Amino acid sequence: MRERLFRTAPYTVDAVLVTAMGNELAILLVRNSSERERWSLPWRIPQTGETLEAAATTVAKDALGELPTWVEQIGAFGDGKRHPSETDVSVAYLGLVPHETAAPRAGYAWFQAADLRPLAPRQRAMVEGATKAIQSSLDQAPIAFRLLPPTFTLSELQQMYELLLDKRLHKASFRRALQAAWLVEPMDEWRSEGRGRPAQLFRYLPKKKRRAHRGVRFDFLYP
Amino acid sequence: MRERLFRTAPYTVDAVLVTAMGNELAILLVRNSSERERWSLPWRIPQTGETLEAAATTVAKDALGELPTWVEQIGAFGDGKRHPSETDVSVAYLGLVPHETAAPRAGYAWFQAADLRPLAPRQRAMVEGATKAIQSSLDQAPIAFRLLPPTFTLSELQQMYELLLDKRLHKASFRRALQAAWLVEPMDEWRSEGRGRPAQLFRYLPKKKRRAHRGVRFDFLYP
DNA sequence: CCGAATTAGTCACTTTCTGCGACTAAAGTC
DNA sequence: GACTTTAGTCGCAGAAAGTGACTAATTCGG
Repeated sequence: MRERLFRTAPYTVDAVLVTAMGNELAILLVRNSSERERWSLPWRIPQTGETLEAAATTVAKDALGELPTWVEQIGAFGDGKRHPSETDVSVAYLGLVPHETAAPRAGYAWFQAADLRPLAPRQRAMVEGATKAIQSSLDQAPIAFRLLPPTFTLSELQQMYELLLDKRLHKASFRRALQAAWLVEPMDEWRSEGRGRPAQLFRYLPKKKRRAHRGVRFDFLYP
Repeated sequence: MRERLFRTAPYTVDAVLVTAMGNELAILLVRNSSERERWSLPWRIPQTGETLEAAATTVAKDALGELPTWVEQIGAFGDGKRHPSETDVSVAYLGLVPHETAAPRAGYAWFQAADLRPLAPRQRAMVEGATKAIQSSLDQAPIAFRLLPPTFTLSELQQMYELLLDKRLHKASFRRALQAAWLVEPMDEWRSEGRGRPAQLFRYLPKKKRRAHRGVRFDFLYP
């Protein structure tokens, strides 16, 4: 391969940092330094030797001061769409952050998915990719737990699932499935949240591979 | 952002082309032009203006003379692992090809997944990513159909699923699930394959979004 | 102090889905 | 024509999921 010189930086790493705010998902944006009314996803050009994932966590740390509880690559985006940087391609990462620990630094702010600021086309595609990734790996990975504090009530957990699935769930069925999966462990603590009966606190209980050995489901989404 | 010059090409696009050969999946490799005993995944540095996916389909067309029936991005790979190119990052694409139409050009050959040639670390990671992608989107996307010719018998379809899932399926259950999903359409043709009763031919019947409205399943794989 | 309201947690019933064996059907083989 | 081989279906038993109604523990407003 002949060596050439390239004018643009090789690529950027962009982070779609997601938290649950109120009853919606929210995404972290950073205010553009030149045009003050423009916002964008936080991004960075990796240093030489820096891995992609390390670049993504650095972006997150610069924005929030904390590491996300879950980091996952969404993919590479390019295809001619505009980006704040001049690069052809950006690698997008999804980062999950529990809302309690997610105080944005100056210049950064959470925007609920419904009233997001206009983004450059490539970053818009990344946000869509991130929400799709959340939906599709929701029952493959402990997404919901990574958006909650380490201990939580089952009602909180159910609300989180309802938010992520955008669907109401039946309490008894939800708990039955939860029990069958051995996913949570009860603590010896209860929390009284104003009105009704106090709720027991639980924590996520990571488990050894218990592969669900089911038949085919054919839950196709695409044409 | 200050403009700089970069010594390496921005990135490569690599293709993991997969077909079903005999009772196993096979992956297409290309013989290295300098070291004749080395093989690698086919790859390419995109031209300016060429989209990532276009680069991937071009790689496939150069290798097989035909377009894959399914193309899907797996992700960006880098993280310091070695690659035939000198780039820091490669974007990997999965391409599915029915075995009937998949005659490799000179220099290319199919290798069953079991006896794959040794690959550069980054490409090895891509192959793993591809097999994971196949497994995980098997009931989200018509993967199996894209590895079969346009018309097929239900036994062939079942065998394809058994190959992909690496698990035996029960005939009646398989067909019941298939029927419930309205995924295939019977043709007015039968095919006699030597011995037993002739089998009816079917074709894939893409459907309008019939979202599976199920509850949560918690089929977690990870710890 | 008591009853209504509120939230947590469980139970039991019904419906649906799945695993599976056994059956019928249509070909080839000897 | 009996036997083998592959295709395709039926129907039951047990498991899983959907659902409403129930009990439990607390606050609030009198």
